[in-house]
Amino acid sequence: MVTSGFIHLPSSITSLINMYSRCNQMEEAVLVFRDPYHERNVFAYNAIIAGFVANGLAADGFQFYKRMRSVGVMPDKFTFPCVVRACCEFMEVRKIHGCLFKMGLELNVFVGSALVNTYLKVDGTEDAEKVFEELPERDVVLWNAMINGYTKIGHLNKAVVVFKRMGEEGISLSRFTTTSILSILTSMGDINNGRAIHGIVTKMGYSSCVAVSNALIDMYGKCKHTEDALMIFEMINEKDLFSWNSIISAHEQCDDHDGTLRLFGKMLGSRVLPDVITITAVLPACSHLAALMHGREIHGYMIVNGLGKNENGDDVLLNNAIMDMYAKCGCMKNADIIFDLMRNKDVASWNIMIMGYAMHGYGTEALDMFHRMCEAQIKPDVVTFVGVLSACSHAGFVHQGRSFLTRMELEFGVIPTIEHYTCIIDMLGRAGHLGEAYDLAQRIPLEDNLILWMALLGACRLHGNAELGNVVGEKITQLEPKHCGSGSYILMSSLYGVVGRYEEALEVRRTMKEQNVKKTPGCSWIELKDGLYVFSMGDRTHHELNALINCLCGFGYFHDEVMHSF
DNA sequence: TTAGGGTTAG
Repeated sequence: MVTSGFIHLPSSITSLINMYSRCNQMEEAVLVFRDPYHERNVFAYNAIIAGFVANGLAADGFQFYKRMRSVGVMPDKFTFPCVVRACCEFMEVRKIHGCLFKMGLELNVFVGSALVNTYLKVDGTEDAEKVFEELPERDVVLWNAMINGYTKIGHLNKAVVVFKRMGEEGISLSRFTTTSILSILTSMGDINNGRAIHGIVTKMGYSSCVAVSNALIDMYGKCKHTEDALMIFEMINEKDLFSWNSIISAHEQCDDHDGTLRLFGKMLGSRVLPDVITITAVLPACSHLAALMHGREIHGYMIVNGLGKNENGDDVLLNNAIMDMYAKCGCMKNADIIFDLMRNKDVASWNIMIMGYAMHGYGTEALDMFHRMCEAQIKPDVVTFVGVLSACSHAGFVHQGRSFLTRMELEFGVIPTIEHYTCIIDMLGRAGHLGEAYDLAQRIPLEDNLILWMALLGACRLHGNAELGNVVGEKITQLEPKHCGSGSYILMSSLYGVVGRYEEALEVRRTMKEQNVKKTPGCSWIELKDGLYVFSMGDRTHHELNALINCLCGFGYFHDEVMHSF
């Protein structure tokens, strides 16, 4: 570097190329490289190749390597690690590997790590293993390359074997090793070894590294230990996008939807901006809580920041998540607009629409969507038929429902699961075909399922059939004798009440008391400007409760049981 | 003067 008054300017062509590369200005870097007053020696070639590879333009980097060879500039041990990384086909790496042998560079550990990395990427596992075993000196980067390479191609067990061997050979772990192994243990759901790595990380002083903390948050989150995840998150000084996304996902994966939205709000107040991953993690929370206002805000954020598009056109996953949010919140109009605007749709996009219409009782629209899906040559899957059958159930399309149950296997090759049978039982039961529903429930060629029998018990209550209700209730007790939830007791007691058998209704309540079965209180919620309020039966905690009750009564907002409690 | 490795969704 030379000092020119008050700024420092790079003094050589390589320094200039490096500077432009680091600023992602490859066009400028090429201009410097082509400057006729400078010699294009091995240093200059190494710098330009490294620049392209580092900026994700491997093919361009490879072209410069070819030019280098054609003009007779000899590559050296600094050229090859980049060139090897730039290869994207097996035969290309093989060819370069051949050159390395000719030049006596095949045992260089830097080149070796790049070879291991690339061979594993291009389906050359055996070659990667051979390179690894034959290297006389194996440093921590090389071990990490092997572990990561195996992980990326899904060979998690092999990655763990390498990690164990690393310990046996006395290689000290780097922070890179710990993040990788944590990610592997997370995929395997191995919380015990994960905790052990957490201990090692703390001992080695890696806790201050944000990437290591993020990997720990992800592990604890995915293993449903949200409190541990939160503790690590709070300890990070400079939280980055990974930190926020990991902690938000951790809460959503544990169905803590309130927590998800609370953290998202905090994130908006930080200097880190949400991205597509944040949005896809937060939207299901809005769907579950029917928090339409938050969902709309997120949709707005997505539009303003152009997040709905990626290099392939529409970001299908994100658009599906937005559509699902609107559908679950009952806004089928908005879901439909997004659906129509999406140029790329997948089977999930169709399923979301069918499910949404079915959930809100629009049976005709759901089936119409199904027919459009078939016309568009999209193959329906297991989820599609849950939507279709649930549409038939909610709309009372008994004849069509029966027909779909047969057709789904014969015509579309989708074998009915317990969810499909539950829809059919529910449909027959609601429509009053209790005998047929019971016969079918007994004949189902799958393991007995509590929800299915509960659906039938619900139908018995609806139609006041205490005789069949008794039989079904007995079946439910057999299925879950000890852990019988409160739901079936409540249904049974309510059923006796409906048919005027009050003594038996009281008897069921007495049994519940004896067995200490508690009823989960009925609850409802309402979204106001300052947040989401959940009301349980008998709950009088909200500070503007009376005003709220007056306001909401007119809209029929509350669940019956909550209304009775006021 | 220059080189190789890590964490988040679905």
